[in-house]
Amino acid sequence: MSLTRKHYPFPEFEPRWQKHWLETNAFRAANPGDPGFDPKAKKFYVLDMFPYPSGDGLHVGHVEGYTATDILARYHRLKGDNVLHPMGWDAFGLPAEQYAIKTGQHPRVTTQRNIDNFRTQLQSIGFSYDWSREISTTDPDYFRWTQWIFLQLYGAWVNPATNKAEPIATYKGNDPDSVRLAFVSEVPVNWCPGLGTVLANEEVVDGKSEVGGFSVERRPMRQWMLRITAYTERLIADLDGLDWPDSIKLLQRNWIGRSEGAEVHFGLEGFEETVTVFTTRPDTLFGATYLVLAPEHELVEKITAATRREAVEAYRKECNSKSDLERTDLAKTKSGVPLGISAINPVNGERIPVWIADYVLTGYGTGAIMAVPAHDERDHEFATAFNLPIREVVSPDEPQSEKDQGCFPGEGTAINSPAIEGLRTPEAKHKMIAWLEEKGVGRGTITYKLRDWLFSRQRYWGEPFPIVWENGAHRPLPENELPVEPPAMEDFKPTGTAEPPLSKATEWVRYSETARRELNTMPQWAGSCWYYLRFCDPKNSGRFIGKEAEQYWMGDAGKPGGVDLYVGGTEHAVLHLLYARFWHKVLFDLGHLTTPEPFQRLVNQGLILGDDGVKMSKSRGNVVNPDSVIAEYGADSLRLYEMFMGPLEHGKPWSMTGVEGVYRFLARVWRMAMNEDQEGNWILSGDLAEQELTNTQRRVVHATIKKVTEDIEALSFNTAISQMMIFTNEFTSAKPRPVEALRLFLPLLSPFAPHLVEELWMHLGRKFPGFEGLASQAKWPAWNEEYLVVDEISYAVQINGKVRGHLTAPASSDKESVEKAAFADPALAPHLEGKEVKKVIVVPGRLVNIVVAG
RNA sequence: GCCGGCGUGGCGGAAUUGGCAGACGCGCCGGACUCAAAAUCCGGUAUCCUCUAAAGAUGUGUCGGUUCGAGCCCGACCGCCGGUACCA
Repeated sequence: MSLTRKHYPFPEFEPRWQKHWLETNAFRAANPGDPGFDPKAKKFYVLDMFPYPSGDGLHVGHVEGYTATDILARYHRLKGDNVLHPMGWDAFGLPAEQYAIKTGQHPRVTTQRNIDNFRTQLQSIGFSYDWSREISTTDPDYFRWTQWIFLQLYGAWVNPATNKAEPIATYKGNDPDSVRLAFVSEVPVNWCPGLGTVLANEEVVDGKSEVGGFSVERRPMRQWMLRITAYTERLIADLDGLDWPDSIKLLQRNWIGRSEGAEVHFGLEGFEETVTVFTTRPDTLFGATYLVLAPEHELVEKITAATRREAVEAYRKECNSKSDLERTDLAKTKSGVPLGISAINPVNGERIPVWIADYVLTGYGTGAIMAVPAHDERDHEFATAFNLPIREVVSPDEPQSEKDQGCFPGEGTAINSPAIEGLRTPEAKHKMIAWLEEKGVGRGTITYKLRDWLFSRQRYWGEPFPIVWENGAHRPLPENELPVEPPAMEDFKPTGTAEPPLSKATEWVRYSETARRELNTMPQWAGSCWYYLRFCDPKNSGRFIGKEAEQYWMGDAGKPGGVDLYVGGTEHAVLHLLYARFWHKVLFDLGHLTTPEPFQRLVNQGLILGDDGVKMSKSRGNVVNPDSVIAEYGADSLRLYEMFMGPLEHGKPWSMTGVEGVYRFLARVWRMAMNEDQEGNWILSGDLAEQELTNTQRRVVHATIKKVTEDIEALSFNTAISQMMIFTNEFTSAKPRPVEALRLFLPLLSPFAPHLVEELWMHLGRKFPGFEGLASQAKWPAWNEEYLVVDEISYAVQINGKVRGHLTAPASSDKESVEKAAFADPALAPHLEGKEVKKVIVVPGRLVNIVVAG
């Protein structure tokens, strides 16, 4: 294949057009106030998840999403919209630093090299980005504003009265540091010795680091945190107004993990203190037969009976030394020890034992539970293992199956519960909460799985915090000292201790005689939390985004989200997409943004698998390199194939013969306009003529315009391409071939195969009118419904739902005449003989169904 | 375990959202062109029965239901993929 000559000269014209588009700024988007800005044009902001420029280069998975957005961008431009379609680099982060440490090269050098490589690759696919807006998160002109946004978080709190972020000055309490949205906390963190840094919960998978797969342990450390938990309610509620896949919304809701329930205070025999537990089932309080605290619970030390001290200490130590991984592995077998004291159940005064067990987590709820083994599977398992009493207080509506005997976690009717006897579970919950609040022994409350966001890393290759420390207190740097650039360092390896690598830059650390710089850096997510804003106004040196640019590109009447279409992988469902929403809301509250959400419409592209049907990986050797596909079949074929494979959202396997299929299609399109002369040069085909379309041809052309237009809007690219193939099949044999067909067809194809269309447009323009300028800047054609109507319609004739014959009737026929025609068909006679016709159904334009009996 | 998604020819996938299942592409078979091949063009291609054709029967993971009519709606189940995991 690679040895034979190409079916059309893409190796010559694809790079030529890429260069031309670049040199003429063909895809520059105009901001309000810019020359050439058209205030009447609709804005369309279509965004890709910008890549991390890894050393491996571009993957066919990148190409899939980027082609989809490029088609939308090019389509909207042809429709006359003002399109913002930018690209940039998410270039801070662990892999660059790990690679730098391994090779001894500075991350700034390797990062720049990778960026250059990515840019070249993207340009070789013909994506219509506005390259004048290119940004990198590692550029000081960019991260200056990342640091500025951090200062906004630092200088703000969420006022419970308004449920909005406000400047910290409006806080009237005496400890502003306890309410700031960016705050310092001594917290048990995920420390990864292999990477020499802490990780967010989201970055730990199965007790190992998501990057590198090193083991992770828990240890308390002083860290910067962002108070994302102040936004839980709004992060859930505002999902409703977004055009996102339901599955992603659900993923975010589950991640935030809102549960309604109650806090209940249990007295402790012999102590002043009470233990507060959280439960979603206050209606089962009468069934609580013991209490369990997390091993790390702060009361344990104080309340443990002297006789139990040794055993309790041993158990706590054991839990502490277990890594997260072990705890996960051992999740199935319950362990725990009793503290040797009793708690008092506030609803009935009953004395119940208090245990510690590691199935109760310290970070969720209150770190203590009341155990109701009859109605909670975990409690049931624990009670069975340790022979604790089980008391049924909810009666199921239907008898339970054998295997569920003894534990019923569902809703039913309260029994053995004096205060709520006979009530249905929901009412029982309400009444119980009211009772608790009245007696002052508890209250209704809501808890969330979502924790505050651990925001500091002990690494070199990230944004330094704009913070200094003096006398043990932190304070922000003034805005005019931004950006805080990382020091130039030769040795930026982790120190091996919890001390960040920046500590080695002693000069830099020393801010003044008495003040020292913060040594942590921000996580990779920081830069990607707001890049979509910077694209609107990337060169602004006075503000993170100009007001007018923000209102134009990010504002839209009636919709909460600013970006019109955002395409990327599903792996960011709960990380980037939640973090970015949070920052956006803070900036919105503080009056810097006009809409409360960043991304209005979100689409997740599916995974492209290897031709063996499994995920592409180097070790499997099934990785497809986009560069080699371009070399063999051209960029247009690569684009078209990835769109033709199947629905954008689905995972699908790669097939090289499939690439050849679309390549052949493009060659057919080429030969509709071009012929090879005796010397082997491509010249305009002599079959082309200015000539009226036949009725059939006109119908195919307009059906294609309609289908392609509607399918692009629906992101159903594979079916749009089939329709274009149908068009080509109709016209390849047409001689003479009406030029009008190409005039209408080529703009439809140009978002998919822009190089080929640009080239044909140029050649046709040398002989025929209507091909002026660039195809990329032509006009999207409109279809005419009148041309789509057919004179005669074919009807299927069914008897009892089985097709027994066909008939054609004029399109204008009414039901009666179609029915009459059906009965006139002699082919039906044998099926109707001796039967009684019960009913006749005529579906206009489709079929006739005769229902018979006998 | 829980949550979500998906099961259609040899393969990737279509199907106006309840109306002729298999569009389009790949692959395969046959033909034209050619000394021959490649490329290109034309035709065929769900399965079974049949020399062939006509005709017929079967067919969208399985079983059942609703309906004149089900790939699509309802119930139960099976399989695959993704997420998540002691969250009280």
